[in-house]
Amino acid sequence: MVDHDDEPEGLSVAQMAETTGVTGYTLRYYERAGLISTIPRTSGNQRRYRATDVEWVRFLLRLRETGMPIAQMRNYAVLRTKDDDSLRPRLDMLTDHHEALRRQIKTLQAHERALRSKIATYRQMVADTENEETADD
Amino acid sequence: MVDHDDEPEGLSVAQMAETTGVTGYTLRYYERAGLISTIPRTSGNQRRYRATDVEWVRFLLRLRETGMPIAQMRNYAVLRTKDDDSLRPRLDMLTDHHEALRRQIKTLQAHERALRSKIATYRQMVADTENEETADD
DNA sequence: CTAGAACTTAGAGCACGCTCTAAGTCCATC
DNA sequence: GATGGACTTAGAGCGTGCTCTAAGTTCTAG
Repeated sequence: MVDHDDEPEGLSVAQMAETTGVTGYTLRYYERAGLISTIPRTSGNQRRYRATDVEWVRFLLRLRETGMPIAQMRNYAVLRTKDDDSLRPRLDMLTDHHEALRRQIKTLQAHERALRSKIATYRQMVADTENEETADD
Repeated sequence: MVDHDDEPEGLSVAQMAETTGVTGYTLRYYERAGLISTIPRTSGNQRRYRATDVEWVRFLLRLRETGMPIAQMRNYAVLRTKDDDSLRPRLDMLTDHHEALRRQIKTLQAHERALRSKIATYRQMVADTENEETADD
């Protein structure tokens, strides 16, 4: 019986990978790259990810999926470690990224319309071709 | 006066780069990669891009900007060279890509909402912090 | 107490999409 | 007809973001 043993609780790398959908390689790479910091370790030096770490990685993945490069994510991550008076610059970064994301979506929507119209043209061409072929019967 | 000289008309690489917004390096790379084929050449072996080539490159850029990898663009480009009976597979590729694009936009829109809400939270936190500081006066 | 699966690190390797270099040719202008 | 800028090719190099390897340590189950 132990009053409290000092082993941190949380997810192992493999469990964290499973939970977040990235590989263990990537999780360790993100840590080396400065995107993730100070994951608690067991007495045997193994990582134990907490709930807050899961949330942070999920946020990183959101940034990644919206096209933010690693270097910029690191800037944000570094600000986060300086806590409170970095709120403003963090907000500014988020706002900038949000604006970029809105533009990105607008561009994709324009591409989607163009593609849709091209597909309509193609469908017509395919239909015409098939009609010609059947017309010979 | 010449009845017709056989020099093809059109844009040089530099002019094509200017027109499409990619570098000359990239245009030649796309040709090597099989995305662009049979650009007419002058008697001195220099490329002359026609209006249809401009259109094709613009379409390639649309595919690129919507996340299609080079290998897949090449597949499409190869089909195009086989002309008419490749209409169906080309239509299928376009349809698949269109569906992928729609999903991509949906995902980004979800990220946009999440980011917008996070920003709102941040704005509140920044406002609160600034109030505290001013409250001491 | 031991076998083997999972973990650790630093660093090498890889896939992608360009981007540039080198060495030589072409073309417009004086 | 010479000079300089744009062109040609094949192939090397680069930035990004992982992905894997090697060699060693830790954890878990029997």
